[in-house]
Amino acid sequence: MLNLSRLRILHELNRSGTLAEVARVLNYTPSAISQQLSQLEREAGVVLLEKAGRRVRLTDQALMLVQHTEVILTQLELAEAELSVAQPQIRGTLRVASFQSVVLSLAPVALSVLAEIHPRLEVEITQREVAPAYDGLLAHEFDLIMGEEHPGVPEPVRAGVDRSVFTQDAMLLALPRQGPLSRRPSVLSDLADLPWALDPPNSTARRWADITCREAGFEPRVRFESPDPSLHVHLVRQGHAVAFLPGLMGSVLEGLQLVQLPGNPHRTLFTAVRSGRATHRAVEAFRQALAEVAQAESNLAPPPVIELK
Amino acid sequence: MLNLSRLRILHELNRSGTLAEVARVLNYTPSAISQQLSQLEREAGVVLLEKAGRRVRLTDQALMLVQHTEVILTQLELAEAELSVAQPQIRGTLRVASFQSVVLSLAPVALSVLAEIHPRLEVEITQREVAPAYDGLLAHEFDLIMGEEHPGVPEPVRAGVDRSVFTQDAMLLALPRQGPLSRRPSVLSDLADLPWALDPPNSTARRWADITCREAGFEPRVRFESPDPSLHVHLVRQGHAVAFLPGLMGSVLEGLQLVQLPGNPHRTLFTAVRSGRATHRAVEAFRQALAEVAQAESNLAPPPVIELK
DNA sequence: CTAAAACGTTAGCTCAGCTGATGGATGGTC
DNA sequence: GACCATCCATCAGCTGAGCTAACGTTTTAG
Repeated sequence: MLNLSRLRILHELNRSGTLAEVARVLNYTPSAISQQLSQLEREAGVVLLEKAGRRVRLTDQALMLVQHTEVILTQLELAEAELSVAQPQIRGTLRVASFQSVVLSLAPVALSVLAEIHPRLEVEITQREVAPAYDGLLAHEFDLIMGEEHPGVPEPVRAGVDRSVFTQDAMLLALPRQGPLSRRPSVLSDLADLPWALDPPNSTARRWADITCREAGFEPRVRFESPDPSLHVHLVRQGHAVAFLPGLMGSVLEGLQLVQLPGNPHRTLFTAVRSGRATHRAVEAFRQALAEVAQAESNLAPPPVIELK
Repeated sequence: MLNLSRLRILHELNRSGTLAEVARVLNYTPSAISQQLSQLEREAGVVLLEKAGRRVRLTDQALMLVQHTEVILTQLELAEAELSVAQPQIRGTLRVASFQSVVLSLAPVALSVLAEIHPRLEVEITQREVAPAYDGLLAHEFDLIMGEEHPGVPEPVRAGVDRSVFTQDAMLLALPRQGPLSRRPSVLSDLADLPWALDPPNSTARRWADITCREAGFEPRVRFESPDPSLHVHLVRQGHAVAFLPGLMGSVLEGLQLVQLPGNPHRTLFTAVRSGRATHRAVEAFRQALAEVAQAESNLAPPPVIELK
């Protein structure tokens, strides 16, 4: 009978591409991975790996095994989810990946709420941007990840993943209160000549920002590029740039001039789990806590004074 | 993540009923089984077993896990079957259970044929009657089992099992050539007063024998009761009884008076595997060899001289 | 009431599978 | 085209998961 933990290694190799990467993700040394795969190959009786330069390529038979392994792992997670329903209290460890703005705002509050209701549930938060978080989710590195989607920039939905939106978060324009960048714009193009703090290219946030400016009739002049929204906040506050910032950052935005964008665009915040886990009580509890906290937070947020046309 | 080998133990416990029996089937000591189940219970976080007298009872959660395990084990066997198609030659070990008459006749010939074509395939034959063979099949003790079905006594088809008929085998009446039991009957009831060698009650062969005699208008007088057809042959040859014997026994029947029964009834011989294994090349090869040997054998068999009405 | 059978626990051993070191092959960089 | 980082394979050696054996307790059959 084939050994499941070896099959899991093969499964992960199919995603990662190199033994070294598999070892990193599964917390082993490359040597252990290599030995386990050799053993699997011996047991299977067919060639599973072929050298391809300094990497390895999975053969058709190996890919077939990966398919079957996928089914088996999902079935195991279904069993675990069903078990969790029968457990007297929610317990265990939930490994979560989140991008920065949520780690800064909602995540810690949600954790406090959860700790109150479910003292036996441990939550571990790792900061990771959306794309690598997805990889980690499929590699079983995380149990749940956070994602964001901006208007006009849809995230592709991946197979075997259960997505659930927990809030809509207003995207605002932030300007300094003082200094040469301080203005009261009436349309967005009033800011066409100002320096911006924006996310790095290829991020969904940046693509949305580019589209938004382009629709207003200008290309933003990028002075600062960083995926870190708290850095953006700092730069705006110091009068070095203007920026798009999510309303969810809440009190961190105090002291900034906040402006509502035309059409009041929102980013969509969602959580994602492997589909087998969707009914796991720990997952359900975390999702609910997050939704509650997001609701409370958006009720608190002071509305921006200025509205753009 | 739940451990598959522990789940397999739980799965087998659901069939066997006692830890001791599981240990016997899986070739462990009861202590090992007990320890593994405790460990599984700890990992699952719910109660899986309850004491019920000196046995144990599976809880609802345990039964749920057994269901999931069933799916996983089938998926693994599907993977193995698919692998076997890619293997350059058929290899490995096929564990087979068969009832006596086939072990005496077809099985050894089929083994020789197989050994010729597939030198790397090892076949292990265990003698076991149909009902316990089915148990062993589901317990993964065997990969393939033989079964028989007599006219009017259908075997219930079990779930998750793939059945395939490999031959129809004529049921004959056997009498001694000499002695007081030697006769030339024209109808079956001519033998109503003779002593019989029959299978034990509750066996499908015996039920068929009872029905057959009853239709001929008499209850057989049972002098010898044994599941062993070669014993029946011996008893007939020595003039101690008459018996129903399968034509497949071939040359072993020489020296007996063989009589064709009215309507020329046949028993159906079939093989059965767990459904995931049905397309495994070793299974296919064995089934084909068996069908070929059965074909050859039935061509060889001398037809009985006398026919009953 | 005794014997047999079943489950549980503990102590101790064994081997599967891990780490770490070494070496050869490959591909990007200057 | 030389250099160096990176990747995979192999080997020696160690460690802990999981096994056996022995013993105790509970339950059922006769």
